[in-house]
Amino acid sequence: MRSLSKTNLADTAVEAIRNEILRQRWGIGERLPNEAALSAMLSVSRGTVREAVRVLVSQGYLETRQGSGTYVLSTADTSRPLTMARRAGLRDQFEARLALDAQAARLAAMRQTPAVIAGLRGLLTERGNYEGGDKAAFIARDLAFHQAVIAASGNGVLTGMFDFFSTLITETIEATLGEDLPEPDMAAHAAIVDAIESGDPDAADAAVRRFMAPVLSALDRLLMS
Amino acid sequence: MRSLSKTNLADTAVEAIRNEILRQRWGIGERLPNEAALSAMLSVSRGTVREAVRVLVSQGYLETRQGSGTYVLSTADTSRPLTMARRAGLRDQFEARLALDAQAARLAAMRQTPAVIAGLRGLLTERGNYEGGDKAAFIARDLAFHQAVIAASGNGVLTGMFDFFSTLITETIEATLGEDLPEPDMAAHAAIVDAIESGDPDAADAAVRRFMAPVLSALDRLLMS
DNA sequence: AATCACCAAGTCATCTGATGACTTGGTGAT
DNA sequence: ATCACCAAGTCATCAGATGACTTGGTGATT
Repeated sequence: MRSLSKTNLADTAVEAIRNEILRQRWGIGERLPNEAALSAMLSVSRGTVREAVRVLVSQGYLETRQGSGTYVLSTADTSRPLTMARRAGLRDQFEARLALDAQAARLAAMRQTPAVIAGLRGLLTERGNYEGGDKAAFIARDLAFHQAVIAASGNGVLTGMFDFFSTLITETIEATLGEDLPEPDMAAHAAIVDAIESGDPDAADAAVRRFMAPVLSALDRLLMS
Repeated sequence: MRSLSKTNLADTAVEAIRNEILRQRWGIGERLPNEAALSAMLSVSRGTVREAVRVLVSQGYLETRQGSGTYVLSTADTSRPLTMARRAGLRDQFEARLALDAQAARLAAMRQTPAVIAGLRGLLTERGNYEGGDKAAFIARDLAFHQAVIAASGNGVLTGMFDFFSTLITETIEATLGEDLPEPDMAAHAAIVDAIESGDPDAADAAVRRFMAPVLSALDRLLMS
């Protein structure tokens, strides 16, 4: 229930300045009018301008140099994709995570070494099956295994994104569902490791998708009801 | 040349508050101390606190409700994946983008409609082949086609992340290479559309990977030398 | 007893004015 | 030609004040 008209002055200022940047009113490297001028142009106080500028700095559009001015750094949007991901639905988030997961498994298969495989099997044994007890600890062990699979891809980008999405998905599930998605069993987990060990990227990809398929259909059933 | 000590008060405040959030000092949905209290805790003025809070709001961590307080929305770290992606190598960036591309093609195949397919073919015709002339315009047309493919997945998360990676990759290429990666021809592009039209997710996935394979090996050759 | 209108306290939103710190460009002496 | 110095411009930060909005309680009404 997010009413779009419900906007505060500073956010309006952010949008106004962002639009001018995207419109190339000031080219890359150029200097913006000073805070007092922006304040007059937007009819808001200087404090509000500062809040808006700081947001745009944090998003990579601008750079401020004390004593000199505020400069356009880039017209490309950097941090919005992930903040948009937050507002997206659980289905979309899962699909994105699956994309990262499958690709990571492919790379892991191509780059697998006996040591890494042994490490994965160790984590899997440690994880065990959930048989009552500390649920949080079990989830942590499960996550550790999955993170190790991604890390086996040797790709830092995938690793970082996966961390982001796993936290995000966990939070979304807690906020919307009552936490009752099926947890794949030991065999499904082991199948992923086996596929990676085989060195066949297609097999590893397929194993991950088979792993996630029941979770996704359970999610669809939940979202239907 | 970014010296780490060169930091202003507001950024320091952002980091301090972010750390407390990640440390779970306040759980999700909980209310932060009010602005005056934060100001006292951090020994900065209230204006500085407001700037810091607004940055965290724009990054999705917090939510402010006028008259009520400031609340924790999520603890998922958005800044880390982005900075990691920035620092990563071109190979890693391409692999991440390939993951998104392949998954988007899968979804597009599952959800394809005649209208969407017709739209894709239209964009492809419009794109044409590069035969001299305005290179930037050609790149824009090419990008429009690829974005439409991703958009056909109907997944906003994939769309947003794809935009992020395509700008990131462009920037990295301009900064490191002299821009000479091969551009797949018309037939390779059309193959993706055909596969999506067929409605077969595996075929669509494979088509994208075949599309990207020559680019990746060219990249490897360049990085070797 | 339940419901509703109203009120007061708490909190964020915004404005205003002032001072400090830093960059830049020019000035003048060497 | 070079260097030290200075002044203007600009962002960084602070402090105080007022307005707008949410929340929870109070009391009258039904």
